Amino acid sequence: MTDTEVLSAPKFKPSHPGGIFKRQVLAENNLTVTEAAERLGITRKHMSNFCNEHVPCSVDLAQRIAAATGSGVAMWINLQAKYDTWVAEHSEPPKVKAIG
Amino acid sequence: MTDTEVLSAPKFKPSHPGGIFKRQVLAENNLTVTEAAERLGITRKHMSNFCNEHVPCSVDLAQRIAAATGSGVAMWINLQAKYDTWVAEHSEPPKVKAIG
DNA sequence: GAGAGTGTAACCAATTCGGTTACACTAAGC
DNA sequence: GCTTAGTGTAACCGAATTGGTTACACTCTC
Repeated sequence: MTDTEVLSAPKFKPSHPGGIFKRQVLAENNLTVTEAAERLGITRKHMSNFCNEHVPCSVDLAQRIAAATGSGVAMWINLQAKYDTWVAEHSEPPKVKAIG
Repeated sequence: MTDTEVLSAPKFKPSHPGGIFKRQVLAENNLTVTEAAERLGITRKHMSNFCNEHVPCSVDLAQRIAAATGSGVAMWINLQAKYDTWVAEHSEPPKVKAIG
């Protein structure tokens, strides 16, 4: 994945970081949700909610995933930022008065 | 600013989005904190805290700034992500068990 | 001195993050 | 069949955070 891919506004809704974690980390390492939760030091419930895309990837969670997998914190924070950006761009813009 | 600049982990602490907003938006448009707060539909206190880097740029705030200035939501979300990444990388890593 | 703009503290409501506990479901093993 | 591991998810809860309201003191500039 290139920098541009991470940053640009995609045409389709980008994957939730949880879905990516599930497919790329859990599946590749034959890890269960329960086992991954223990490794990261979070509850099974929270891991389940994350993998099923019900909760966002917090900075704390990004740090834990990065520390356990050796990937960069930036990757997970940026995935979440990309996701947030898409949601923001596809929601009702707030009422504001123009600047500039 | 290129994509790479936004994404890469900088050697020095990246600017807080509030500081950038203050310098790039307020200063350039000769706007007061009070006036900018009214335009964006937030309180003067919150705008002051943001400009003085005491509160992060929430997705909601990013949307408001983007809507008022015509800049992209992505810019502000990414600035905050970059800031968060730097802080995360320069803080104590959480205790986890390795995966993979 | 009067007024506008500012930083910030105290206080508060609503929301969110993450944990605990519990329940029902599935799939795999004996 | 029964048991066990793993799972999704609901109810509940505490701590933290977001953002607003009000108020006060400070610095400018007329």
